[in-house]
Amino acid sequence: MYIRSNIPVMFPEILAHIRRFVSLNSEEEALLASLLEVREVKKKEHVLQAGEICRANYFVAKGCFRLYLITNKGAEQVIQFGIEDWWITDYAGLKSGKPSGFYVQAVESSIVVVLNKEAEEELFEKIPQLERYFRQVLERAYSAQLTRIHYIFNMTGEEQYKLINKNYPEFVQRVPQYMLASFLGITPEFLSMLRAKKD
Amino acid sequence: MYIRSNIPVMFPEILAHIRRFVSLNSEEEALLASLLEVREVKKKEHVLQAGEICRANYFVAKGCFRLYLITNKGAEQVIQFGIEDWWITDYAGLKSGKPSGFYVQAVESSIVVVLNKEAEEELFEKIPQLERYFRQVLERAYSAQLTRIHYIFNMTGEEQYKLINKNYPEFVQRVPQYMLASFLGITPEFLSMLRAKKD
DNA sequence: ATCTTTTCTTAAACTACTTTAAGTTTTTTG
DNA sequence: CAAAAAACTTAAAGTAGTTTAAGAAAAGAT
Repeated sequence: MYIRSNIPVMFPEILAHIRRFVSLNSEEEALLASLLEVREVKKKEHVLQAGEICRANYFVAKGCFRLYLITNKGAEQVIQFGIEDWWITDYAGLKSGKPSGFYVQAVESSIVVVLNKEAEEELFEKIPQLERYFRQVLERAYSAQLTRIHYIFNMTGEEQYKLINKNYPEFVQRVPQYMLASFLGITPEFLSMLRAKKD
Repeated sequence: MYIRSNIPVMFPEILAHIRRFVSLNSEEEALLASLLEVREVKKKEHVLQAGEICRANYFVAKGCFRLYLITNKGAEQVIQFGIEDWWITDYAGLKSGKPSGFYVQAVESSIVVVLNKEAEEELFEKIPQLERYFRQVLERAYSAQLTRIHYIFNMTGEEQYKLINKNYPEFVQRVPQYMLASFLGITPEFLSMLRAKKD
């Protein structure tokens, strides 16, 4: 479902984010606008399913997404959440063109800005500053993953839950507990027990 | 220790790597060469220590590095290894300019190509194609971390060890066992036990 | 508004891994 | 090449988490 009429309404978010890193002139911003699509995604709707070819990168203008996979034991494993101002996609699948192993799903009803693979290439050719923007976005995303690996190895599930609860209390309330448990690498039963202890 | 005389000898590695992603003309390659430094780093020598300001990104031309930190319990935690053709640094520290929490150390005697922060900015201004190169390098690095998080959560230590041993047998032989154990998130004692079971 | 589905809770039995401690082997250094 | 330091091994006791199973509460659908 594409809501073209809403494009002018939703663009401020992504433009504001890009301006935090690079400066575009009005021609460049117009070109960008012409090649992006704004899309409403209902709760539980997928923008990518395992087995499909990943065709786009998604900027979360409003709402919340999760990137997850189905393990060989049949369980859902949440690898990553994406909230407002985050890009979310299967980068490896997007680049390789091979069927993805991931699902990208709206956790709540959301609005995303869709950057298709072909549009991306055109934009990178015509607006080299966007390479700079994404380089910086990826530097942050990569650093965040290294920090996360540090937490996974050096904090118990309880410590990690307390930390995320302290630093992002709104976020903890926003996603179902079983998804948060999966993201933290613990069972929902164990997370439930942790919450019962003291909250 | 800067070995300027060796620059022509070591440059093929990094140029070959850059050419896998973008095309530079000979002027651009010359500018690049003038702003990079080739450096020999002895085993156990650090190119970054916790508390210092991170000033460069390091391309491993030959050898092996590890990025690690000291946990609040006083133990070394290996977050990342970097072998030939990988860039390794504390990206967050490099960008923020704040004292780093990480150590970057040569696991074996190595040769790195040093890209200083100031040189990086100059190169990005004069050779926008390098933004594209690093964007793609970071896409891969970020994807690799997401895959790693998937493995951490869905495989036992034993399964992860078997996998890395099967896919990268030379690498497993190359680094001390206690560093590999730390990277896998298990104790050296437990890894030793796994190896004894069947090898 | 009620029925169905999804999400959350509780608790007991179980396991992958840690901790501690001591000894052995390998590598490095003068 | 001898001494010291670094890396690896073994094993027993302990723990942070899982698994299973069943029921309760909350949310979504008609």
